[in-house]
Amino acid sequence: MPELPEVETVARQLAPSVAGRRVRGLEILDPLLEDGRTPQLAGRPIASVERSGKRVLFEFGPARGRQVRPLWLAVHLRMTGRLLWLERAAAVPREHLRARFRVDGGELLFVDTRRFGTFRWYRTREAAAPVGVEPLSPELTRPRLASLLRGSSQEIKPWLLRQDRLVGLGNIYASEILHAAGLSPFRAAGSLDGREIRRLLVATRRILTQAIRACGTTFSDFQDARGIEGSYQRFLAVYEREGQRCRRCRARVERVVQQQRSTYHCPGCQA
DNA sequence: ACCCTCCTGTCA
DNA sequence: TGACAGGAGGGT
Repeated sequence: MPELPEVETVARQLAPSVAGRRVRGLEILDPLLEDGRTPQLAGRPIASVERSGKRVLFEFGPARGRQVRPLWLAVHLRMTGRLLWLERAAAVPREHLRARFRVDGGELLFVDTRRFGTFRWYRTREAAAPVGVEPLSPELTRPRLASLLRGSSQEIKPWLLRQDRLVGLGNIYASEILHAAGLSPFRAAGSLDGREIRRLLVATRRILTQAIRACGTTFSDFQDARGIEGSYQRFLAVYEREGQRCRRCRARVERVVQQQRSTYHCPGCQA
């Protein structure tokens, strides 16, 4: 569940369940998750859970008595990572379990089939902040987007996947946003005019907002312990719709490969 | 700015 | 067997 709407969904579902609970311990079962500075967590409360870019950001408060500084953990789910909150007594799925937080009243599990997920620890929120701009923040104005795009000869679809410009977009929503904006994925990012940039901005906000409302996109039929399952797949206009007719202009949706990743677009209405 | 790679699983 | 999968860091 890896793009902005899916990560937002995870953070929103997790926060009320775990915020305020005290951590008893952390077991890292997959050495790939060690970033060399895995700290002692025992006794620290989970102060907050939020989304930052495509990562779930956990804030751990100070433990009673000892450490006074808070601690931040950014969990990147990458392709197949999941964070599962299980109340005590729930059956624990062992398959692909990569890390386990023992928490008062339950367990927070990190499950990740492909093992691409990452943990990164930070001492401050600022250090944990991503470089790119949050697409739904008021910071992303049209002039700001224009300045991000300016001078880039990169094709707009791969440009949207860069996390050092905008954060949170991935392969599904990049294609969906360009379709909603009526923009060809092959356009050079820096070649968009003012009206096109406006369309891109409006489409970005609209698609992401709708996808968050739908709790994201879920392809697998996997049901996790909290029943998090998105429904945005119902609204996909081009992604994984190769050969089907465009809902807007009836042309057939095409799949092409850009930088070794699939791009779906409608050659009829994406100029 | 682009290609490869990391890892595991599923599907044709 | 090979292509592909919601991602991105490292190397050229």
